[in-house]
Amino acid sequence: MARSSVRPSDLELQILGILWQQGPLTARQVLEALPDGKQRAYTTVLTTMQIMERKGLVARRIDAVTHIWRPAVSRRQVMGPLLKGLVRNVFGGRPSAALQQLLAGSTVDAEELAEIRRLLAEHEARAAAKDTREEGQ
Amino acid sequence: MARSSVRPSDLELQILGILWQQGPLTARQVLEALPDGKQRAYTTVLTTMQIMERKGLVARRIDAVTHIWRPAVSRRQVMGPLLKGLVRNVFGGRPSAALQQLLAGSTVDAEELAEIRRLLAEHEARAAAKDTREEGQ
DNA sequence: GCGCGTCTACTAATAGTTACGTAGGTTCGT
DNA sequence: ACGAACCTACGTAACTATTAGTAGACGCGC
Repeated sequence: MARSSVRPSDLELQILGILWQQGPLTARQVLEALPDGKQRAYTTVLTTMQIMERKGLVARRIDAVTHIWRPAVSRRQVMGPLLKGLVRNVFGGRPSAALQQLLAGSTVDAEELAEIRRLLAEHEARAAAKDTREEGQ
Repeated sequence: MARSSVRPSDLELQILGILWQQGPLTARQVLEALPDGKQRAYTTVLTTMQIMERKGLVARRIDAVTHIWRPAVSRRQVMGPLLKGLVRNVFGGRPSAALQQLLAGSTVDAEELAEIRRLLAEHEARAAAKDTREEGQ
């Protein structure tokens, strides 16, 4: 069972990010995939993942000697509330302000832009459908 | 001078968020404006802000007895790298994936949607202008 | 001038995060 | 069977974040 309120720390978030993107991995593979380029001992990562297991953030399958780790919470489950909190606390409840920051800081190629437009249209369609339903009642 | 790399904690981010949105405030006003609804002692907030001052996150002007606090770093300065890091570590470098989460979690009214479209168009225009400049060389 | 309410400064306790060393087990080549 | 090279479990340590209590200063009303 997944926890209701989940607040991973920075390193924990990096580890979850790797597992979300690359699927089940060993602790060593996670260590090597850590994106911030910081030098760390193998045991640092292992210990952190053991703590994350206690918190219900990850789970493992034992494969002979080596253990294979996978996320135990979904990205939506974690990042949804996290981003929602940021929008509320830091951006005054205005997602557009967050998006502005997002666009300014990350590189957005044409493909990404197209995807963003698609998501926006989809979101608009859903909102319109909801309005219609409510009006109908 | 503002710090180069800034990593505020959760409560610190809430405090900065209030100061960014509402301008210079007293510690008590900040306490009352904290958005998460959690019960806290006045001194908790004051102590935290004193620590933030040491870190260069906020500054204060002394007005007789009461001190008036203001942010010492800009929202862009803090949230830019923070969101960039999230996009890179958690969303596989795809801002669209972050936006999807953003749209799903927060309420986006018509006005917000319009603003988002405007930002997107603006971003597109800037990218196009940049392309043109580079082609011209 | 005295007390009440408010303010700041300082101290401390607690819990969480990050870090890594050491011990002990397993596998594999020789 | 022995050692090298891997693995995990566990203990510990430093550091940070969060919390709040206590003490002392200030100003206002009476």
